[in-house]
Amino acid sequence: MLDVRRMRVLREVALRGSFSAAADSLSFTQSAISQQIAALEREAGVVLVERSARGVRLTEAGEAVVRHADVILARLAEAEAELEAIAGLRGGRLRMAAFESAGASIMPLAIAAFRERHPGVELSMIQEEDDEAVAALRAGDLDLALIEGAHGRPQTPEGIELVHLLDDPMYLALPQDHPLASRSRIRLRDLADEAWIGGGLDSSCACNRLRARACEAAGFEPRVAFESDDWTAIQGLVAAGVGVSLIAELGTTAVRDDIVIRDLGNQVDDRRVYVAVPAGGYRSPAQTEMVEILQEVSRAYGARRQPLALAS
Amino acid sequence: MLDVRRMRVLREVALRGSFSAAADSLSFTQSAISQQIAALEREAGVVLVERSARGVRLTEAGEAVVRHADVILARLAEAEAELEAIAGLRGGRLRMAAFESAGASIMPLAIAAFRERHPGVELSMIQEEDDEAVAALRAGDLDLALIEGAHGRPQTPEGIELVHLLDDPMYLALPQDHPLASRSRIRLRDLADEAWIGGGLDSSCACNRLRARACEAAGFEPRVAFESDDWTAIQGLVAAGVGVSLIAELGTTAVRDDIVIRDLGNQVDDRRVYVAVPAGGYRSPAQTEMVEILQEVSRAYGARRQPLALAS
DNA sequence: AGTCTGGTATAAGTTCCACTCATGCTCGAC
DNA sequence: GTCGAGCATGAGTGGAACTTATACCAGACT
Repeated sequence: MLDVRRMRVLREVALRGSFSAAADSLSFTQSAISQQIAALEREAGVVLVERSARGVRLTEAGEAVVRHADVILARLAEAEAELEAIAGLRGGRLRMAAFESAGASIMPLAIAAFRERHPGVELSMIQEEDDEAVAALRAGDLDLALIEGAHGRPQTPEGIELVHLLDDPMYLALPQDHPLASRSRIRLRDLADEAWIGGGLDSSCACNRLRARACEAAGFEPRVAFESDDWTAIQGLVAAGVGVSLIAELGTTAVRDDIVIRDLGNQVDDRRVYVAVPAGGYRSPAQTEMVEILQEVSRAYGARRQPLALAS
Repeated sequence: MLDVRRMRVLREVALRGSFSAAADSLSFTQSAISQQIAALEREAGVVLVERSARGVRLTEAGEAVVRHADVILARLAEAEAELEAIAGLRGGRLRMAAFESAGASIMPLAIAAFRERHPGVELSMIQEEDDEAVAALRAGDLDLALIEGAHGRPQTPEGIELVHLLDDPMYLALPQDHPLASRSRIRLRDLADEAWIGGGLDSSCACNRLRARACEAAGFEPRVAFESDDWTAIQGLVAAGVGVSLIAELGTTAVRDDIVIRDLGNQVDDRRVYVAVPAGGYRSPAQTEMVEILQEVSRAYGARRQPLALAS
């Protein structure tokens, strides 16, 4: 097979018109050029250069090789440029996933910040709950995912690395005209007879485990009247009086007028939010940068958490 | 700059899924692969492969490199195929020139024979007289040319190599109703008072030098009444009674009905026909082959030279 | 938990390639 | 004829690349 380095030498010879001139231009000795061309001709099995006392001239075969060399070397330069773009965050892509409420809250902020700093990187995000996201990360179909977990135990999945972003407090959502809506402080056990809205225990959504744990601590088992994992649907169901629900703060980016949100204090554990990347030590520049930005955004998000906490 | 051999290794790694498998497939040791990839990553300045206990997976940068490697290696294979085609006379080109009468006689035969044997080679021919053809050969704009010379002296031009093809006898062309047309044997000196048609002495066409030499030997200086180097024009002028002319046998592929062609025996030297290629030892496969075929065709052409010689 | 297996990394040694240096050779120009 | 520009070639050296041997790591199986 033809050696590309030697093809480059031939190209320089063609350009300069002699071995000696090519040698000068490439900072080699004339001898090296002569040997390289001889070796290339051996590889090619054809004479590529017609030697004469006054420099050299390419044969038809030599011209063919140079023609291909031009294309190949250009492509090589392109490859290098692309690598440099990826390394310098001026190119490449980052495929992300987030669970619903994160996709509507901190992810848009992070994406905006990332795009501002590195407009060349192609960002994409899909909505995907924890289990699917983890599987996609493992399969290499995703580069980064936001996932949630119940308070306390990080329960890191196999082959995945988690970085904690923030603790997301769980609030109570009531219909506006609910008797407890006007109370200044609500005890969970007062809700023992209520119908609840949310996912089943087998749902991957951590909120359901948090609800179960909290109710158990309050001494009752909640009756789930309707199963849904979609915050906007849940708000609608609460407003319609189907039941009450726990709702994470990240899910309250838009709250309907006809429901009220109440803080339950430490009666319910926080949901924990993590960013997950494939384990294994290596992180792409884009991954590293996005984890960083997510941490920034999360800090800022936690810092301005006031209104609801006071409204409890 | 990225090393293409290493890119090929990376491609194999991507294809096989592990360093070990790639090593087997490329007949190297696993160690060599590991070192090559490490070196490639050093060149690239980016991690290209995510290592794990269960084989490896490419990073985004690695995938980019493989993408480029595919193109480059394909192009390399193309280059090799093209070289092989040129060497095997299944490709390439041959740019030729011939003087007028050769372009109408032996060249078409040679071209037909060449194309039959090597249909892949792109043949081209232009009409060009000796001096221009030699210059084009030297400049590399032509690969091969037919040129003519007066009898005897080969007068090889600088930087050109000549191969003799055939000796082309010169005949006399007379108007059909010329008094000498019916004579069985014509002596040149009987034509001392005729008007002659042909080129001047400064014309590159050898016929004119041959005419001058022959007439001088016959004891007179021919009066050139009209200058032309074009055989069909000359035939027309002879037919119209403007004068008489010498005409080479190669120029008699088509003879008008209203003129007669007569053999002058050894009163006029033969024109010599050569094939010329650039000197310097190297000849492309196509050049070598075409010289060979021209020799064949010329031999065959000389062998069937009978009709006019007998008609003298 | 221990071991086995399939994988990668790395140190050391060897072979081979590519380059330099020195020299010879060719051919065209003055 | 001599000179100069240019290519070829032999000898020697340094470095790259491959092999061998070994360490190491993680998952799978017992």
